[in-house]
Amino acid sequence: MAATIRDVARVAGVGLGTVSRVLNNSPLVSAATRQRVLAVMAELRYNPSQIARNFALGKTLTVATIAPFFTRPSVVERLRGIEATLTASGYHLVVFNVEAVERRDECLREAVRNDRADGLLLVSLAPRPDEAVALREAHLPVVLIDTCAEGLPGVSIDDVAGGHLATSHLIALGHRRIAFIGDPETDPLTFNFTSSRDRMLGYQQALAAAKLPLNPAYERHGLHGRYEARVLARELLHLPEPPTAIFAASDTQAMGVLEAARDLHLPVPEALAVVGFDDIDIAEYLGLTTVRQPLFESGARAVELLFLLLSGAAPPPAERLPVELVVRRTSMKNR
Amino acid sequence: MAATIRDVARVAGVGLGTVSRVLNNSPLVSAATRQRVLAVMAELRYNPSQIARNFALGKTLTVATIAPFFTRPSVVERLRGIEATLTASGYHLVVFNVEAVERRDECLREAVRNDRADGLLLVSLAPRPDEAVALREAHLPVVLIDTCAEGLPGVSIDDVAGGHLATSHLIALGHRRIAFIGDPETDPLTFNFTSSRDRMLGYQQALAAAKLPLNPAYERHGLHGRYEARVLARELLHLPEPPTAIFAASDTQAMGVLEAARDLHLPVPEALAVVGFDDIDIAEYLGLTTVRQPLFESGARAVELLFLLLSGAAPPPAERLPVELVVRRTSMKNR
DNA sequence: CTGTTAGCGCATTCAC
DNA sequence: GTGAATGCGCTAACAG
Repeated sequence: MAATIRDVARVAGVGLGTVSRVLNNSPLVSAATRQRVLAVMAELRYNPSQIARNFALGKTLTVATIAPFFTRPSVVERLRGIEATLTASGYHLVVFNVEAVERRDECLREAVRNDRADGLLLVSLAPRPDEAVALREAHLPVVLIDTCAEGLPGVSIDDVAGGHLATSHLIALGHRRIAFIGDPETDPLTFNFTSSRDRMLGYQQALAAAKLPLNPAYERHGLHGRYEARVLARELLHLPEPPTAIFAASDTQAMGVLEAARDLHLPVPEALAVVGFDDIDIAEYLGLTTVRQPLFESGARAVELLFLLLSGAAPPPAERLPVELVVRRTSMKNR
Repeated sequence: MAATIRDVARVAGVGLGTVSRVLNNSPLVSAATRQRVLAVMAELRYNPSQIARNFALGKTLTVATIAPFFTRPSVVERLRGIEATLTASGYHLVVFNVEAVERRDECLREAVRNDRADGLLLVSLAPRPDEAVALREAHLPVVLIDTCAEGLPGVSIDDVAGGHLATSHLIALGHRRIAFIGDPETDPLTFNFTSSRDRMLGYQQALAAAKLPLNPAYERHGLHGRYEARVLARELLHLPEPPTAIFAASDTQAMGVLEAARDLHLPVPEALAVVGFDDIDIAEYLGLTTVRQPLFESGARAVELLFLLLSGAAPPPAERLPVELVVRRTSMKNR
């Protein structure tokens, strides 16, 4: 059916190897024969079989990405960065969306068992120690995004600093009763994924630095989602001494807080200041003050690190991207 | 390094074919030998080379998806449906995000040229006639999502009916000056992608059915985006006789309309009713009345159709999923 | 039931 | 520079 390298060789009256060399732009071909081969290729409408090529090379020119919750806007933005950088280099991106623990484990197992990808990108999700050794043994290069793990290259941010930034901003505005809403302390899905915890750490450190008391009742944890955060925020706002400001570990959760404020007819920022994290697309629309992190860039940079690994380089150290406070309406000065 | 099927055969003292049969769960193997082979496979920590398997089979167990604008929430939701259905069948999903025309063309060309995917899914993006024949010649099965094209299977919705639904709702609320904001009439990126146009058609039909005049000044088109829609909406609201209701061809654009209303201090829905389209995640948060379409299901169903094609079935006819009006705050009765 | 054989399409040695 | 030979790891068709 489709023409093969052999057909081209026969018609062009040259050897197999020569056609292969032309394909790979080898300099070991005279201009004349190259032209002839090229002409025959065009004539026969030959196109090389990628899958045979992969087989012979032992490479797939594909990298797999495992990410929890496609739908999370921050993850999507990272994927955008990954896709753009990958396809710019002729690589393909295969994606796995894990929304349950079983899938998480299965995807990781599959990734090491299979050789269908040359490298692996893990978004907001760290391998367990046993998974890490499996990865190493399978010689499957991995780069982490938005997480850290002993000895594995990755690109993340300083979540502690980010939490500190957000909280000191609220303190500077005169708030003294500042609450925190974040993810559950442990989550089997995103093993060792400490973003939320670190942001809380930054929150606590900022309070301590300002000699403000740490009120455990002001620290709430729930599944990452608007609805869950809304419930938690409502609880906070019903406290005998409710917070005047809430720092949420993500913009999604901050949206839940805004909903709660609306439920209780609390004007924002007058009665309640709100700060989120990530600066997802919608944050600007909502006028949400937030801590911006370079999402697209994190994906792009991770791919670059992976390419380094694929080229045989030693595992580069983990990198940190900068964060930045973006002040908007939900935390305007008002007191 | 890694054990191959040959090693297993040697150690187990059987032939190559037998090992292969065990791998493929062929019934033509005695229980005894199967056990033995299985044991040796475990002992040698053998795992089959997918890439060699693909090569021998001439299949990749991979389907490619080309979609414009990952970041569009409706597209992401469709991708979720695609991914879930695909990986449930052991297929891999490789994604291409096209945000520019050149990339669009290149991706499609690459898809037919390469044999790196067994099938192709096109989201919100129809092949041009020449591309369609190239697809056919390459024997690359395609399923369209959110679009239609002559003779190609696809899953979409009745956009005209959706536009009609939204507009009649506004008419029933007593509105008589109803404007429309949609995508540009032609877009090289999403060739033949008529969603927005069809929704406008439904809008026009609903107006005509109610004997309401069609005011060309009330029909605006701009690039699909919040900001662009915001500008258009502002123009509309500055008209000598501004509309009292705006139907936007997507929720994203409806958000722009809401922003414009906020800019002009127009209370919604009292001074301006707004209806969107898609019912993306954020719509509920915004209290946005919208036309819901089954986004996740559209992806899932498209994959099912593609599987049909891959199994050698004749191209199934295009399918339409139902739409449904979801009334929320932005179009509450108020007059 | 099982072992053997012949490719799948290409890259990569080698000789010439 | 170029052609011929070998093998990547597996499936499938064949003979036993």
